Amino acid sequence: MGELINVAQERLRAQGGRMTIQRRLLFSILDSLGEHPTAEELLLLARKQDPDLNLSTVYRTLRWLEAESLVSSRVFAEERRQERFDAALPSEHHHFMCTNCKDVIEFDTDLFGAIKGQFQELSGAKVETGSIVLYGLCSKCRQTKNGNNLNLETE
Amino acid sequence: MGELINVAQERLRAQGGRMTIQRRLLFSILDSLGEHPTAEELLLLARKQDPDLNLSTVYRTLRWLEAESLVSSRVFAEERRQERFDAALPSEHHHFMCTNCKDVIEFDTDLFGAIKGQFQELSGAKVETGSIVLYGLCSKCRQTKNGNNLNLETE
DNA sequence: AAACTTATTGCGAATCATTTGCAATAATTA
DNA sequence: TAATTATTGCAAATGATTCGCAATAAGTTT
Ligand SMILES: [Mn+2]
Ligand SMILES: [Mn+2]
Ligand SMILES: [Zn+2]
Ligand SMILES: [Zn+2]
Repeated sequence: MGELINVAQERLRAQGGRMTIQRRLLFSILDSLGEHPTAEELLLLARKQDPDLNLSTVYRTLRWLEAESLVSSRVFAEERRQERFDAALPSEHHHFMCTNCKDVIEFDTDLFGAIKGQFQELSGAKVETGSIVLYGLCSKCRQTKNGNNLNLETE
Repeated sequence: MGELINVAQERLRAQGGRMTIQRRLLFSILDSLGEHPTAEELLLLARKQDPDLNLSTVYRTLRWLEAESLVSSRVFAEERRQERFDAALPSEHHHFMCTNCKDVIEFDTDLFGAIKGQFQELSGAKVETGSIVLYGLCSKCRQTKNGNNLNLETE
């Protein structure tokens, strides 16, 4: 934490950009938030401190961060097919999404390198990036034996 | 090949559905096509044989197949954030997309089970599905030493 | 084979997520 | 403090997918 804000500020300066109130706010939220918000969720969070913040600004800021490789985004298999943004500085990690409560859990694995290697061998391709996404029932939702919550997963 | 059409037809019948010209056409294209088309790409292919086919019908058919677990869909990291559909009967496999030519290559790995296992242990979650997506330069594009094609990947 | 029932289609309009143009505003620099 | 121009908020545009509905056609019954 505290990382993103500083790195971003440097880069901003380096390219003649300006550190606006909106950006500072968004940077700091992203930096401390351990989640994977959509643009709209981020907007809602940010509006608690800056009620006039606009969705366009959120998108513009996210896209800039993305171009700087300071956030990444992906589309999970949800009802609404919207991007979710990940503020983690490029530490490679993967994701699990609970199909019931939609919670996202991050995880790491040493086997990912092996998989990339395997595929490169076999195909002759050069793998640059990649990620794993798992779906299922998180431990919390497993205990709540598919009863009370909507969206029950039988089996 | 030939699989999807029959399975789909059975299911259709079983639920009082009708085997229309449009569906038969789409089923057969999906079945023989070894690719991962978007709804629109599929429409274009199908229109060669049925010029009046409508995009809505394509989507409706794809969604039905999806509900029947006869196709799956995912959003790759492309310019246009659109779903790509995979007709493969639920044989688990993973994907590589070339960032240069956008080609999708399928692959399988024995290590995926281990990863799921690892995560389940650690988190207490029950993993149901999941997939790996890799990005990089396919062997073809590697050879074309990032020169002629647009979208060059330096490094 | 014609009549009947109703699932499915094509079409246009709607919706959802994201982007863009532009005039007003604010961050930096001089 | 004034001057410069990057950035913002807003409204309209775009791209992908969905929806409502009247017309059509698949499967069924006569
Ligand atoms: Mn993450
Ligand atoms: Mn596939
Ligand atoms: Zn859960
Ligand atoms: Zn390629």
